Amino acid sequence: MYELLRAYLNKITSSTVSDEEFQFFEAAYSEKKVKKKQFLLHEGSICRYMAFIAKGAMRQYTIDDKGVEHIARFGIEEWWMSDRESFTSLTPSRYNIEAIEDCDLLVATNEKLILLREQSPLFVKMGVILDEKSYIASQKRLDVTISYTAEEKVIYMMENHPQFMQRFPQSMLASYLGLTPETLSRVRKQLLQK
Amino acid sequence: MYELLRAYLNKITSSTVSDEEFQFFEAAYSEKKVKKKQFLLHEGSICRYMAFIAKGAMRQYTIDDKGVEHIARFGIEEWWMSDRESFTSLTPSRYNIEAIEDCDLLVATNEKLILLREQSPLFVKMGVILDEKSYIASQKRLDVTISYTAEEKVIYMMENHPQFMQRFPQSMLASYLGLTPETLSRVRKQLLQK
DNA sequence: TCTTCTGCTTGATCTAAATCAAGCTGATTT
DNA sequence: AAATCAGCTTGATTTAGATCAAGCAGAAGA
Repeated sequence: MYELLRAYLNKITSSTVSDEEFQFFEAAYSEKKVKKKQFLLHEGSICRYMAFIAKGAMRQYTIDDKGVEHIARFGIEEWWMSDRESFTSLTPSRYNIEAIEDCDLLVATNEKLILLREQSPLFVKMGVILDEKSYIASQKRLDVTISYTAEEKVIYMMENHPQFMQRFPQSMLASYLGLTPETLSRVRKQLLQK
Repeated sequence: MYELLRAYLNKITSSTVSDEEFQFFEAAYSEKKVKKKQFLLHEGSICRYMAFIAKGAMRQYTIDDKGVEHIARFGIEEWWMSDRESFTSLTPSRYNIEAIEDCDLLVATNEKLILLREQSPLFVKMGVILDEKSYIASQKRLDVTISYTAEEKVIYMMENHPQFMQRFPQSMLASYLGLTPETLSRVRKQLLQK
């Protein structure tokens, strides 16, 4: 499991982590399994973990006043799941993080990461790269959400995240795109006929 | 002008920057004025500057295939303007950054910031805090965009960014919220009558 | 001062997507 | 094997907000 993290680290930082440096990662992260329909984080509690998905699929979502779920993000292999705000500032989270499939995770607490940040320059580098990536991704998603029609949204999803289309139920995909399940179903049908 | 940056730095990092350390900032940043309707960045060119707004107001936007403008963000005093992606990876930007009022900026190039990052731990700390803030803000904006009605969006804007409501034209505020100017106008009227 | 813009408002109409409502199919339970 | 259930599809209807179109007021320029 740690080998997956190691390969990921090398890939994302375009470097090769030494055995010595990677030992700090092994000390910081521990293995955790979360079964389907179980939660890594519940709304109202503090997010204790920054989790690397070695295997499985998860979603992060809020529930609004009207009881409607809004999916903030999906995660599959090689993605990170956490509520950064809650995790670093130790405030109660408004998110839920739920396993959609049985998951194998590598998790670290905030204290461990503070230490790791001092021990490993590569960890710091990875952090900067990930922050940037996620910022750019959320800008792009905003753009899609604001300016695309239902059909364009679905096409965007199929082209950019085909893995998601296969692994998450339609109702969740719809919520992620800001559509109703009915609309998503109709749009897909239309697209298949083309 | 540098004093504004200094005060901002102290505030955001909850620290007091020493004279010695702040000298590195003075070396990295230079003053730049951009007049109303002029551009700090044009679509297709590389974003050379990370700019701190000492005075004025700006907007960052894209133009889509249909010629419609989409506002990614607004900036006023104490905000940063840049296309992070273009700035760090030296790739052509898809954004325009335009002054809405005459602006006084403090700008730094990427090379200067790489140096500053080595010289000033406080600069690094600020970077981490800003990344986190902007990530959280864009998550929240996404949530608002996906799940709020036109009226709720306007209320959100009035409560959370009243400064924007006063300084930017309605047409731009509408674009920022993903509404048409007509709808924004109608919603405002309705809200005022309450 | 007059006139041309530019931005905002208001009204009428239209439409994309939501909502409401059934029915279908395959999985899970008993 | 029957029964319950969850997820998806399909159809009918409604609606929020877009689009189209006209008019108005203050700013900017001649």
